[in-house]
Amino acid sequence: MEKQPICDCDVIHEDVVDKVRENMSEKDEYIDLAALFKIFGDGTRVQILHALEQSEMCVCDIAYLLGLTKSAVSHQLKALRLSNLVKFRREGQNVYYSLADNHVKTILDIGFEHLRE
Amino acid sequence: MEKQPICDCDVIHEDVVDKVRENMSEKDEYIDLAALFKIFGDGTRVQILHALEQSEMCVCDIAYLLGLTKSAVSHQLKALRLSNLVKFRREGQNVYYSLADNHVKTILDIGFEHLRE
DNA sequence: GCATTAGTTGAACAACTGTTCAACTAATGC
DNA sequence: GCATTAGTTGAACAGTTGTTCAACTAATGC
Repeated sequence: MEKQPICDCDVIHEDVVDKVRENMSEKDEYIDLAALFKIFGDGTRVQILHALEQSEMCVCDIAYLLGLTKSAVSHQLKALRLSNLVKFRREGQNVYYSLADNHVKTILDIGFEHLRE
Repeated sequence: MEKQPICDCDVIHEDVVDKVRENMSEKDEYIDLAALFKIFGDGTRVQILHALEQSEMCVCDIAYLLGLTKSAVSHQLKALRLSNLVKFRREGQNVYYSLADNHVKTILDIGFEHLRE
């Protein structure tokens, strides 16, 4: 692993930093991780996810529940789909969305727990 | 709880929606939750958090480790502080940061796990 | 006191994000 | 076939966000 660019300070705990550096992952992994959490970083999307925790719903249901347009909901569902957080099935004219796995619930729960402290 | 504004569709599964609505929290709670995850939604911040998982470090250490300026790091640490994700102690000229609690590690771990699937 | 270094902070600017709007596709029923 | 409704999508625009820069505070050592 090559040296990082110079920061604007002189004294550092080089031994500590080197040790930490060994256990750091590639920068891209952190960017991917951040991209995942970015999805949870929007009020509309966490509402959708929390709603889907209780029942699968079609786009109209979600739009009605949250007081949004189908378009706005669909855009957000697309983001959730691309991050593999929701799955869907078409039934006639309706497309039913549900949570992809239980990571979603776990993450939301821990988040709520942190806020309650 | 008052009715939501009208969405742009006719047919909805009102029984399902009403049942889901009963178990939804206040909108503000979702906004707070989203604000928390927004903090995890940046590559620099998750790098800082993951680094602090291994050892407390001063601002310069982190800046050197990640190849950033003290200013950039300090701004991000402020965001992390305001969300109660990190704590700090001053020792002379240095300010040492560390994780506030183990929610941080748990959240990062589940995030990594989701990505690996 | 002064000089130096660690760290913070506000403003500014570029990059990104979420909703709206309009146009579109997909399925149903006539 | 056509009309209707569910859902998707791209462009546009306002609002937000992260880094940089410059100015600042805090602690140390002389």
